[in-house]
Formats: sequence, C-alpha cells, structure tokens
Amino acid sequence: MKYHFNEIEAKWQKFWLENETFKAENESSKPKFYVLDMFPYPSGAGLHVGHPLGYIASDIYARYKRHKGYNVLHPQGYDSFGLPAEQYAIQTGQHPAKTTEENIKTYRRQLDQIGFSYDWSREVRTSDPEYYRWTQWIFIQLFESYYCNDADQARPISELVEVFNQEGNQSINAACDEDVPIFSEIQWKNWTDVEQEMVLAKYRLTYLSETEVNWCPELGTVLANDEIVNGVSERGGFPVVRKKMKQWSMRITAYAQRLLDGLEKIDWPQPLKDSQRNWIGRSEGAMVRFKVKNLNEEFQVFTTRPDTIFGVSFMTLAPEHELVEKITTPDQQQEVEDYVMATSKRSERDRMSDVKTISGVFTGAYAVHPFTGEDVPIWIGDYVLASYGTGAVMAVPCGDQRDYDFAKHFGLEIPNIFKDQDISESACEDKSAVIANSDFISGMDAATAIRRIIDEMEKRGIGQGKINYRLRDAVFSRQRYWGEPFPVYYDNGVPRIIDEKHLPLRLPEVEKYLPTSDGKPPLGNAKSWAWCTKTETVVSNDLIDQKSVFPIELNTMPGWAGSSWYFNRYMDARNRTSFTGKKALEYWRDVDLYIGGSEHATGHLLYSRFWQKFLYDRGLVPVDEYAKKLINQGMILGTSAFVYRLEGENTYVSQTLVGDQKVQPIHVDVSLVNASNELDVEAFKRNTLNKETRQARFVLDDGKYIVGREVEKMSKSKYNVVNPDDICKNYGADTLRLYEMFLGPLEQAKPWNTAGISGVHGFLKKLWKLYHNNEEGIFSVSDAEATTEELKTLHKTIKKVDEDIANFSFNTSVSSFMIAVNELTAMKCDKRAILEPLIVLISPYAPHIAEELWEKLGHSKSIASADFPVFEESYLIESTKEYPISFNGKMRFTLELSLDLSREEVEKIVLADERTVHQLGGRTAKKVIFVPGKIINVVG
RNA sequence: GCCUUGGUGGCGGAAUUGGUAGACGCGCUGGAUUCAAAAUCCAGUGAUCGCAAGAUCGUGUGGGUUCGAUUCCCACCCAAGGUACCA
Repeated sequence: MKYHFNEIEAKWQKFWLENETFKAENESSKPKFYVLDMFPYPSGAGLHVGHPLGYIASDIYARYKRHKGYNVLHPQGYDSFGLPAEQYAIQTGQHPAKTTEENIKTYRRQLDQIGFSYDWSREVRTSDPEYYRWTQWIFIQLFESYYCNDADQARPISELVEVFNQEGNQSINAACDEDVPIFSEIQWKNWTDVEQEMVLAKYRLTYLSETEVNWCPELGTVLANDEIVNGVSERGGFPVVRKKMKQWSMRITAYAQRLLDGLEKIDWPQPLKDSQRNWIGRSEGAMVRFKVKNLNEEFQVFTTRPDTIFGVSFMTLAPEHELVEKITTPDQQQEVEDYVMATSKRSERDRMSDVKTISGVFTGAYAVHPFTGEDVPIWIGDYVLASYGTGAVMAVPCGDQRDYDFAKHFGLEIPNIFKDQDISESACEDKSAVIANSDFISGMDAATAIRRIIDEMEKRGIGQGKINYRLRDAVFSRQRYWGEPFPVYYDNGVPRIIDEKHLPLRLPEVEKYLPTSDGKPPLGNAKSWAWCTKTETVVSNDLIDQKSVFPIELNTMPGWAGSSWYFNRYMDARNRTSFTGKKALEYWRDVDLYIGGSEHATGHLLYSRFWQKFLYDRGLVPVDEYAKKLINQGMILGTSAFVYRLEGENTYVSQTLVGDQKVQPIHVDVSLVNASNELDVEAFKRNTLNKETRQARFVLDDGKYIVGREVEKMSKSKYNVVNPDDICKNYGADTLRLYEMFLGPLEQAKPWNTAGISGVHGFLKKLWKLYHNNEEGIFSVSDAEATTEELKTLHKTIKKVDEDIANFSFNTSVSSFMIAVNELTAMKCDKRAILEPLIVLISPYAPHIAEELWEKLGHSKSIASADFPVFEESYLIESTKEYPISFNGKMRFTLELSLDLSREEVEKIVLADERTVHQLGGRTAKKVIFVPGKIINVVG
C-alpha cells in the first residue's frame, strides 16, 4: 500500500476538528504548559513558506509536551486591525471588516492544511468588538491610574485626588509631566473641575498632550518611532515630518526601570534583551543648573560626567531650546536666527546622515560656572538634540570627542583636567584617567569624583544625581479608521471617559475611509459619533449641544493596543464579564514558551511587557512578566531568479553567456525556474503582461536559458515567494513540517530552496514502508521480541529527540529520525516493540502519518495523548569501543577494545599493534594519552 | 562608531564537558531494475598527489595555550541584525 499523504492528512485534520483533540481545559490535574505564537496580521497575500516556520516549531513543542503529560494551551488568533485592510478600503470602498474576514478565511485554510494542534475554540481577533471592548477597558484602567514612585507601582487616580484634597501635591512622588506646579489643598479645592482635570492629566498613565509627533502626510497618520525605518514610513516608504499635535500618550517612561529590571528574570534571546536595553537607554549622571550671566534665567544640563565640570569651557544648546531666543544678544541675533532657521529646515534624516559637518553659532550670552564663577560662553549647535536630556549640554572638550571637535572648529579653549593625559590630538574619554586642576576633586578617579561632586552639588543646591532614560512616552493615537475607538468624549475640550458598562464602543460606519476635507481623521466622516450623557448611547452628530451631547474622540488606537494583552485573553477567550477570568489567570499564569520574530523587539515586546506590569500593579494579573521564555525564529529568505536583458535591446541572455556585456537584471518568477536554474522560456513569455517581453529574443546556452540567483527577503515584488499550498499538495503537510525544520537551526535566517525537499519526502515514504514491509506492501508488525540492536537504535533516538527539543534543535532530530529509519530498515525490523514507540517519537513532527500508523497499530484514540517513550540508559551500554588511535593528535587508525581494560593493558595492546610500529617509524613513544571511552593518543 | 550574532565541502547544515571534522539531506558520478521513464535500490563523493597502499593540506586570517583546538585565549578581516551626534 502506497503512502497516500493527501488522503491521510485530510482524514486526520477532519478527525482533530470533529473530536476537538487539542481543546485545552482550564482545570486539570496535569501540570500546565502554555505555548504561544505571535499571532499573524491576516494580509491579503496569504501565508508564504516563511510564516509557518515558527508555528511548526511551537506546534512540535506543544505536541511533545502533551505526550509528556502536560495540559497544553496552544492557541491562535489574528491581529486583525491594521493599515493594509484600510488602504484597500480607501481604494475599493470595501469595508475593512469584510476584507479582514476574507483574509482570515484564507489564513485559516492555510493553517489547517499544515496540521497545527491549535485549540481554535479560543481564537481571538483584535478587531472583534467582543475583544476590543476589553482593549478599551484596559485603556480606561490606565486612564484611571497614576504611577506612585514611592510604592513603585500604578495606583488608582482616586487615591491621588484624596491626597490632593487633604494636602495638595507637596508630598507626592509620582511619575508625571515636568511642568506640574506645586499646589496646596486650598489651591486644589479652588480650582474648577476643568482645571483639576488638567492637573490630573499630568499624572494619568494615559493622557492627552500636545506632542511633537512623526506625521506621515501620505498615510495621513502619526507613526511611532519603530514604524519609521531610515526616515521613511515602514509601510509604503513615505516621507515623515515632525509636527505638533494633540495626542493620547502612554506613560511608559514610568516603567523604564522596571522594564529594564524585568529583563533579568526572563529567558529571552540576548540580542533581543540588548535592543530593549538600548531602546530604554538608561544613563546615570547628574542634572546641573547653570545661571545665565546678567539675566534672571537659568537652564539645566544632564551629564554622565559631572566630575569633569571643571573642564567646562562652553555650553551648547539645541537650536530648538526655549532659552535661545531670550538670551541671544542683539549683535548675534541675525546669525542665531539664520542658524535656527537653517536647522529647522533640515530633516531629521539629513541631520542624521551628515554627522561629520560641525556647525554652530555663539549666542553672545554667558553662563556662570557654578563652582568657579567664571564666564562660560553659550553656543547653539545642532549636534545637541532637543529630544534627549534637557536639550543642553555642558561642553567639556578635553573629555568628550564631539565637544573637542566643536571647540577645535571654532577655536574655543580646551582646558585639560586630566593628570598626565595628552589631549593635543583628541579628547580623553577614558574613565580611568585621574582628575586634575579641579579644586576639591583633583587626584580622584572618575568614580570617586562623581560621587563627591554630586554630594557637593546637592549641598550647594547646584544640581543633583539623576538617572536619565532615552525612552519616550508612547504616542497612542492614530488618525485611522480600522482600529479600536477610544471610549472618550470631549466635554468642552476636556476628555471624559465613557463608562465601562457601555463597552464596547463600536466603530461607526463611514462612507469614506479617508481623512475629512478639513483634515480630521476618518472617524470625522461618521454621521453618528456623539455621546449622549442622558441616554448613554451613541447619537447623531446633529444633536451635539456641549451640554448633554458631546463629540466622541476621532482618533483610534494604534496597532499595538490589541496585541499588548492578547496572550491573557487566550486563557479565557469567551469570558463576557471580564477581560480574563481570575481563575483562568491563576491557572495558566504566563506563557511558558513564546515564539516569534525578532522584528518586534522594541515594539510589541516592549509595549506588552509594559501593559502586563500595569495590569499586575492593579491586581488584574498574577505575574508581571508574561513570557518566561522567548525564541526568535529566523527569517526564511527567498532565492530570487534573474533574467538578463541586454541594455537597449529586447534580448535576454542566459546568465552563463553574460560575460562583459552590459545587462539589466530583471526578477523572474521562481515558479518558472527548475532546480537546475533553467528558465521555462515559453511559460515566461506566456505569463508576462508585457507585450514587448513576449516578442523578446532569448539567447540560450546549449539550448537552455540559465537564470541568475540571489538570496533576498521573501516578497511579492521580488517574485521569489513560495506558497505552502503547493508543497502541501505535492508533498504533503508532514513533508513541509519536516522540511522547514530540517532546513537549519530555528533561530538562524536561511534561504528557502525547494531542491532538498525530496529528501524528507523520501524519508516519510521509507518510514511508511517500514510498517508495510512485505512483498504485497500490506501493513504488518510482529509481536516478536526486539533485538538488542533494534532497542539500541530506538533508545539512542529517544535520547536525542528529548535533548533536541529541550535545545530547540529541531533540525538535528529530523536527521536522527532518518538515521533510525535507515538503521531499522537495514535490520528489517518489524517489531511492534520498536515501531510503536518510534511513531510516537516522530508524531510531534509529522502528526498525520503518525496518527495513521498509530491507528493501524490498533489504537482507537488519537496518538496526541500517547505517552512519550522513556529513555533507558541500559540499552546503550556497550562492552567495547572502536577507539581512534592518534599519533601526535592525528587520527591514523581505529582499534576495537574492551571497555574493561585497564590503562596499562590498553597501552600495551596499542604499542604492540603493528600499525603503531609503522606509524612511529623507529621512534619510541614518549607518552600514551588514554581517555577511557574517547580516544588514545600516542606522543612520539 | 557601538552592541549582538555568525563565518565549516558544490549547497542546507552536523560535531556532547577540548578528543575520529564534514552526521543527515540535497546535488553530482557510476551501477542495478525497466522496452523506456518515473519510482526504488546499491556504491562513491572535502582538496591535492598517487595504479594502490598511503601521504600532505583543510573549519574566515594571523598568532598562542595543549598530547590533542571548529571548540579556549589574543589581534585582525568579512557578513547579517539592532542602534546612534544619547551629552
């Protein structure tokens, strides 16, 4: 009987679905294990072979854990809000919900045909109102909270109001905007409701503020920093400009330190942790106040080297610094204005790419050195960024290379404050240099000097120690249609929350998905988008009277809102009274294994950690890190194919004949090229839409057109996308699963090349044959006792697979299966005692064939719950070893020796061997190294 | 520049604590089967020299430690990813 993979796979996929084989229970006597994939955005293009890589790995892990007796939660869903569906809606008028629905259907079909063991009863979709009502609910919780620095956690904002009522904000130590005034309880009570609300907004964990944002005019929306790549939008590659807008922000900065500390206790890849650390960008130093000479103004600088303060010879402000205008002297006015203007015209990108040019202008003003009282000239320069620190630096040219370059360029003083350091060529940035010429800190090393100077600054009220972060609060508004609406309306400009009992606040219908003609977000097109506080319903905009009917927020939430908590929802996906039930949360707690791409390092994976910590603070979840272990799967690259068109001619030359001719390489669809890089010229002509190409001349080499190859990212535009559907159809899902794993280490990027697929497919056929090992090809196994050799093969494989799965080394377990099947085939093994455990071993990797053979072996229940074979060391114990005999480290021959032999006996046997005599060629052996069970090395 | 990861046959990639480098698969070569093909099976396959036995070289480069180094140490080169006038 042949291996009919199509029938077998369809049969078992249906079986799993009908029997709910992979449904996880929220109560179980088994230990729990939660395996999570990063859920996909259902794009119109469907899945390509790169997408399932991580899913296959996590599926193997989930199935393995089930065999090992765990209650496994392995869910899947869709991150279904997002730009492409909306762009498509703009172009075609099709409602994004409809496009999304269709795309999800395609995804589901593609996922199903690969045979994943998902518990689909827990599916989530971020665009489903039953899901996003809880996203809105979490937003409300954030709005109703502030961050108490003393308790180091988020607390209800009502507690803050209570304190304000009793004693104002003088003793409050909370994360807040920098411009919060100190006020008493009397002032607080005297403020109007609106005034109070404005103060509270400065403490809330989500707040409305006028912020400088990355505005993308082409997309009509703001973008987060991580949505911008090389100064243009990640999606579409459109230019991005800085613009001030009123936006919702998330006070993620309150969590900067905890997000940093939390990395210590989670098992995530080092590069990923590093990029999060980098992104958070903690630096320790001091804030120092400088007075402006002859003016009643002062400004602060942040420095990591307060110990070098006696080396300050000038100050540099960012051109955008608010003080620039106030302190510039009349005779410098023109020059400064010109410079500020010139800088503002330069795009961020310009400023970034041009790092070598030194520019700046003297303001004419002087600061007063806080220790020496000397005059320090104040300059402006675009190497100082308004967005980092205070937008001002104290320049220490002898200790900082940029300050040094600036000083050299403008002929400013470079006083040396380091003992025995030559600064004639460059600055001394070495922290071990001893401080000199610096009053009371002379002679100290940097660490001591920093402590001493901060003490002194705090004593004299000049400055204080400070930890600065690069992390900014996250902008949370998008001017889009296809996202979660904010449960917020505006009472005369003051944001008010729509009570949680009215959630979900559903997306309104609009006629057009574009921004309105007066520049409002797409929700501005909605006719009914006002909140009536009397009926507590959404009503027509015509009824807005600013008394009881108010306009609703027009922005929507960003893509990362829904994905910041979905892992909790899976635990209890159908709960209608809570975002996730307490019991479910207590049972599942956190994700044991999370698999996904590294591109989310500073986006999703940082925001979701932030939300989880917040939910934890408010007692809503039991743990403050939601994923114990995370694995990044590497990208599968496409192997693009190229044809070469002679420049200026309608002629294509085979790659082998290009030589020195001037040619233009053109991408050609990889499906038209065979494994030997030959192009199907006729099909190429047939498929092209270009008339000219159809008439083109093809210069062949020996009757063949050979294409050029290059490994690139898999993408539609490069015509190198390989669709998993074809592979499932031609080779089967089990082959696809095995092949994707066999390709190489999970975490490494690797090129897709279909050429090798016949190898794993052949393996499955061989495996099938092992169970149908007779002339007629009928299934048969024998109940005879297994031989020592057969048991050895089995147990060696069990050991290897256990180790490999623990190390996420799936590629090597596939080869160990091949070895096992090769060996058993050679032994003509047909013993149930071997073949039954063997198929359980393979089942996580190739579940369909495993189920089929399991059934043939006489089992009525799914193999999914079969016990994993237990490794027995005793089967591997050997009495002899084929020792490699080396001479001076070079292996020359092998010798089979009993493992019981003593060191002396081994030495005697080896030295007596004639090959040893030959190798030594008359020399005498000086020494014999004997490592029992490993090697024998003769030194001579 | 900085951080991280990596560099092994024609290709994807193996190699436990330093112990037979190249497992497994692809490709290639030869053979069996077949009218032929597909499929399947068998043998060979790092390079160079040699009829062979065998020898020499070989894990990015150069050095070191060691009886022995793909593995450890030092310096450098290259590639990929992240990040950046971060004070």
